[in-house]
Amino acid sequence: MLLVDKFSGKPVYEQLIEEIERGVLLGVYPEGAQLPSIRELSAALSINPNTIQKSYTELSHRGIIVSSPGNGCFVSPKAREVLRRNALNKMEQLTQLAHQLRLAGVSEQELIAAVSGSKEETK
Amino acid sequence: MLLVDKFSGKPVYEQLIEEIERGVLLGVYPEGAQLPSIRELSAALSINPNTIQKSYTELSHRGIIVSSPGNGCFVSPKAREVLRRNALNKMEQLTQLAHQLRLAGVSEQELIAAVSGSKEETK
DNA sequence: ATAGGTGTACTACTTCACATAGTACACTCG
DNA sequence: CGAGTGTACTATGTGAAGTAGTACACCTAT
Repeated sequence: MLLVDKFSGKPVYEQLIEEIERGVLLGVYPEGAQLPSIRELSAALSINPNTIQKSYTELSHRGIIVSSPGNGCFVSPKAREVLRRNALNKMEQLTQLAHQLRLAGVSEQELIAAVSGSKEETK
Repeated sequence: MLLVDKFSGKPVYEQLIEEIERGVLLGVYPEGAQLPSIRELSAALSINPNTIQKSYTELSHRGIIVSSPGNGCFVSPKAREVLRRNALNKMEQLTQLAHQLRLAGVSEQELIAAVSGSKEETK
């Protein structure tokens, strides 16, 4: 399920964070569900355990997951709520990007079309 | 006019590229206009000449500017056209970001609103 | 109690991008 | 010629990212 591209230029630990957050939103990882262990993921993805740990630590700080030493890592009960709140910050990015595009001559209709045509989901 | 923030985390040479591209789109640097020399910018912004050169080289590769050894750097006649073409690539980013936000529970109306409210220009 | 699996912490090392520093060369124009 | 321009090159310092290895503490079965 979880996939990372070592050569995408994007840090692996960030990719992992986004993948898991997306999985939570999509329901692949329901709230309360147990995530794959650090060593398990490390072996499956051929990635150093420390890199996985870095992702999990960050997710824990964000309140997306809860780690229980000796047990495992689980999706936080508030995960979806936290993610929804974070979405508001990304709205600024969206607006800023729209600014740039309008400056480059993209019409408002084209922008709206690009934002509206959200049909593909799990690609 | 041109400003960079050394502590923004974003590479200085990238900031410079974006600033100049924005200046071209805004008409601050019309096509054919001469850009500040590398040494001049270096002194004005307190940035190493090599960093400026890196930005100019990249802009040259993109077809935004044309450099004439001994004369200076000038905005390419095709600059705006190139920038408009590049904008199409950013449309994908916009769509992808919209996907994420919709996944997080943002309504289509909110997305459209964020994209439409493009009033501030030169902030 | 033991064993195996779990998360956590720490140090050390390599690699690479970014930025700086300094120098040198070739070109153009007045 | 001389001043200003773009270009090229090497060297250095800094920090992030990732790898590697080890050690510890915890939980839960058996």
